[in-house]
Amino acid sequence: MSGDLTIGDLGRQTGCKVQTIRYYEEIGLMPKPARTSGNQRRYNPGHAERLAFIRHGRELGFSLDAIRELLDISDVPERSCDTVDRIARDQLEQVDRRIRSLKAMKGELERMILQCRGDKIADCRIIEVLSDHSLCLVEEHGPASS
Amino acid sequence: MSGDLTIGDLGRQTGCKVQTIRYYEEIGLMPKPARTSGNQRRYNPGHAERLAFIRHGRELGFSLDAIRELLDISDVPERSCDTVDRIARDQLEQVDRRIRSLKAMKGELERMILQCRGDKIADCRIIEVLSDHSLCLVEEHGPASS
DNA sequence: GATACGACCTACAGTAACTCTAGGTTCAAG
DNA sequence: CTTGAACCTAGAGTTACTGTAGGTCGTATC
Repeated sequence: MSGDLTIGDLGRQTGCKVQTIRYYEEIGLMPKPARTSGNQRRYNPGHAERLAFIRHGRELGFSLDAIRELLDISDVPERSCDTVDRIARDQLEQVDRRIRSLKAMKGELERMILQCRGDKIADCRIIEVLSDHSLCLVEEHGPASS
Repeated sequence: MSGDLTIGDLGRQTGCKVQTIRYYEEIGLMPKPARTSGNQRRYNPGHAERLAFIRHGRELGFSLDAIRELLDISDVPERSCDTVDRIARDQLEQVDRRIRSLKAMKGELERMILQCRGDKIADCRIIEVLSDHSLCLVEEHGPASS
């Protein structure tokens, strides 16, 4: 076929490393593609779409397990949308939490850089800020938080 | 001494799992503490401070390597503050990038949830949104991005 | 002093999600 | 037909932990 892609082509198209594609195949996230007589993988646009889905999901912070769930659902499209909704909501909650944490981090880092104006560590409060929790704006310091 | 802490005490104080403390010792991030005659670890407030520093750094998104660098610097306080400043600036940049990505993610997830109002996948655009990059707001889809 | 029992000990395997290496084969251009 | 990039497999390495198994210690209670 004219539309056949090598694994390298697929990688370039999706911004995914070749080894990662083989890894996804190994763990059953990508289907086994056709092979040439010389045993090289040949992909079609369907594979590219699926891989784009996976990479996109990863960039959105979904775990491979969540992505697998989503792919399973989309392979059986007659099922309820509830699962998808639940996964998206779970993810949204996590994303929100991460944003809040990162904003606090950002504030601290900016404060550190501002305070790090002296030439010696003795004048620099970055270490102090990092060890002293009371000076810190980051919440969620409880035990066993992710 | 009266101020001695067991590894469990230290863990509770810093919100860090006991195994994680032992792991930090193993990789040389935490110094080997004193032991009782029965071979149990006993920590002092200095250890608690150092561990707080490490945990706090981790929560701020620093890698263990970056934290190790910071600790090394703070162990030799007469050195220039430039290194600390550089690390903090690097980190700030990364944090900023993560925040931007996460905000885009959040927007997409919210859009997904809104659009996921039908009962069947056929009516739900979440899969479509996830596979189609052009519908997406997340930037940084280039190859080899972290 | 004996006995529980939770907290501690070591050593090692397992986790996620890749990433890299070695050593060999294939494909396509010149 | 040769060359060299891209492909192949198998397996080890990475980060930052987390969990398990099998045994020991410390202390509160009887």
